[in-house]
Amino acid sequence: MEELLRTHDLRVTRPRIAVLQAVHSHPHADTHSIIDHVREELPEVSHQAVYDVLAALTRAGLLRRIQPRGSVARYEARVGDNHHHVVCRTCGAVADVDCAVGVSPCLIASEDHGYVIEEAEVIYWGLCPECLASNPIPEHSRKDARV
Amino acid sequence: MEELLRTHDLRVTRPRIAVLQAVHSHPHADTHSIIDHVREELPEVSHQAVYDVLAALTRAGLLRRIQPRGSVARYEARVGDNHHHVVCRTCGAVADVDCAVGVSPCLIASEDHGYVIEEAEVIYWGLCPECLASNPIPEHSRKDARV
DNA sequence: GCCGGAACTTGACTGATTCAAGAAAATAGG
DNA sequence: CCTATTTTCTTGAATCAGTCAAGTTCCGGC
Repeated sequence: MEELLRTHDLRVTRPRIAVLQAVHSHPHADTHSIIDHVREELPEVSHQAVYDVLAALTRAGLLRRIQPRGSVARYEARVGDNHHHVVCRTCGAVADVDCAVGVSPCLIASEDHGYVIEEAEVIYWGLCPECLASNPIPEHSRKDARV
Repeated sequence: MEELLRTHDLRVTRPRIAVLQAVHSHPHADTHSIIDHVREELPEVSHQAVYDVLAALTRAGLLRRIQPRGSVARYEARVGDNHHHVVCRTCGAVADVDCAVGVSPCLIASEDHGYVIEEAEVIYWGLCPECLASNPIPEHSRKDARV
């Protein structure tokens, strides 16, 4: 982790190392969980420090911030491969989905309205295997799912 | 608008009509703008009423809620055609992009982890023509854009 | 080892959204 | 048309992720 920070011209501090480790070992964790995990290692870190670190590491390209609608911010350490996500409508679980194309933007917009498009972000919405098993949702009630 | 509400088994009220009109004439408006527009017509509506109405109409499928990361909730009246959005990284402007395929999910995830996928939501990130013209951003500073 | 600036701590604050209780108004039935 | 029933709206407070600001600590170059 230290190496990783140095190669990106970032100062090496305990909070940064702990945050990096937390995100690496808990992909898609939200900020609160990250704070909790970091505190297992470093009980005294302030939430503000974690917010700052997450912002700095995201800016440096070491982390990626994702935020499906209805969810708080989540972070992952898998960056640069332009992958996407599946999100469970019921429990909010997130899983990675590889991008078939690989390079950004991986999709071509049919009509770009003059926008210069750099990236296509894809979120698949559905049900995770657990929720499907525990609660076979009838067709008609799907719209009631939290959005 | 009244007709639209009745056919969806929704009670017809002034706030609902006003909200529907506001969203129809201002696609992609955020909740605050919608409240303002509604109050031009109905000066006394409470913000809570607008929140309730937006939620009810969204649940009924008359409106669609979108929320690109870093943005507050926005609503649009164009529903059911599975279209997507381009968002400007600089000013947050949103424009519609037709879906080339048309039916949900319009993309097939390469590996679904056992998820049942109902919908693919695509957000294209880039620069709108206005921001591009007023601020030709050099390649290296792109990452600093608000995310 | 010392200095300067980046990073962290503390504590207050913001702003979108939600909750809760009661008042008002919309449909169904008479 | 009139009342009952239920939904919707008003009012006002609360929540909670995230941000701001001032001061202290610590990293890394000299």
